[in-house]
Amino acid sequence: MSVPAVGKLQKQTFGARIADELRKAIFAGDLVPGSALIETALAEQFGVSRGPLREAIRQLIDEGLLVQVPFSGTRVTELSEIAIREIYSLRTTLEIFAFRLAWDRRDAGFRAEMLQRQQALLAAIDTGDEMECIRREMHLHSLVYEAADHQLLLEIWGGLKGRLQLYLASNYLAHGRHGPRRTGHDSFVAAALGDSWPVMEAEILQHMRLGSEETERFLKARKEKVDA
Amino acid sequence: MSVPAVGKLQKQTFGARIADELRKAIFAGDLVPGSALIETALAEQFGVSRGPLREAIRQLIDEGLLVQVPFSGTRVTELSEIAIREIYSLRTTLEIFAFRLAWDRRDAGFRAEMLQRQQALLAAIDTGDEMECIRREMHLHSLVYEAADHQLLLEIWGGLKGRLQLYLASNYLAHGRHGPRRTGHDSFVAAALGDSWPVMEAEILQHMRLGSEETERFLKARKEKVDA
DNA sequence: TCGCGATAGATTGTCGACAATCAATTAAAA
DNA sequence: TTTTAATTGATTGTCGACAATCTATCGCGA
Repeated sequence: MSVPAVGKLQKQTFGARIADELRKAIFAGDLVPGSALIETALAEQFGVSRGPLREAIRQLIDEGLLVQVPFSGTRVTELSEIAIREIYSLRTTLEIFAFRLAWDRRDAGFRAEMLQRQQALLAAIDTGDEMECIRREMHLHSLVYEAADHQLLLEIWGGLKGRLQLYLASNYLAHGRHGPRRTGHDSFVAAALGDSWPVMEAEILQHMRLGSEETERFLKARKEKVDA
Repeated sequence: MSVPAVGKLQKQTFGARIADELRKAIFAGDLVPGSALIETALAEQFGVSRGPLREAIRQLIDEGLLVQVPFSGTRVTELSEIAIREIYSLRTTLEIFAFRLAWDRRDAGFRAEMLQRQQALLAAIDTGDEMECIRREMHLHSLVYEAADHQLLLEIWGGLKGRLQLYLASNYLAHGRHGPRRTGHDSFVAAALGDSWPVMEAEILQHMRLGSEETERFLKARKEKVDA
């Protein structure tokens, strides 16, 4: 993603590449939550057979971006209020766990990388590109998971990140979600680079609570709009 | 699994059924960690085409039971000491989280179910069927995740459980792992049905520490045997 | 004898077509 | 009018064959 990673250029299968394309399409809003994916159409669109496409679909299912019922079809995962709450509650637990692992592992490289990702986020906020903001925000939070040196945790965060990004992106597309507050991430980064663990833990709890509440507000607004 | 679940009898695809068979084969030791799976052979063995079989393989990859490198092949996941440590550390975090969610939700049904699963485990210990013991132990610990009413957590526990079961089963097959200690689970159940949250939290930490240490001992023993 | 490149066999990735299943529509009956 | 059954169209599940790729073996040269 961000690291050059010399050995990165291994032979990639069609399915993996198509999965990337589909993921981008979902995050970009070309595929709105609830819409159905038809294999034949997508296969022709991507210029491949249904085999690789099916594999790509399977991969996105595991990432929680798609849901499938046998013999019926595949759809983009729908938003639900309890799902949001589950994501944020679990993310709170995991992010505290990640910070505990990474806490004594923070070095100059960690601090530099965190500041750089924060700068990238702030730059995106200035341009007003909301989608880029979401990506940068995810990227910023990813750092601690990468620094925790815990493969399994990183893998699970990947799944969570995908779901979260889907929700944030679709919420923005649906009702122009207001982007991440500048000050909110300032305090987060400050705590992450500081020396007080209790402050960091409190910051995570606060950060997650704000995110959860904000998202739930939009979901309720959408619900009322649908009911009306 | 344990609940009758009226609507459970939905049309099942070949891939899903084959995935179940493969999972059983792995847990039973018919497919030892590190061994390669050849698609054509397995497809013929199961009497299906390579399509559904590929889908089954993909599913087990997501569960962490298989690893695949493109154009090279698929193998049963190998054990590694750090992987074990990661599983136990993450499981500790998640199980504490699950208990916190389920703590005030425990009712008569919960207590009855837990006692029943404990009885089933004890019965399995008496028969000496180690594989059954492992399944029963997993089933016992699954209860709190089911009671937490958290879909995402339950899903992630499913993945963790699979990996854990793979490790326990292969360890037993490799060097006759000594089964779960009777007293260990007695104290676990007692704490889970008790009224003291600090006691429960300490019990989880202790339980995980014991399991982790025991497994690592066997891994080190195997390593020394291999080196010799 | 050791290292290196070509070759052969096996295995995976991909494709197009066919069969099974589902959802919506139409028509018939109560 | 409402409910139910049959039908049709579309979509997914499955299959067998072909092409791309890898791994191991063999032969050649140093």
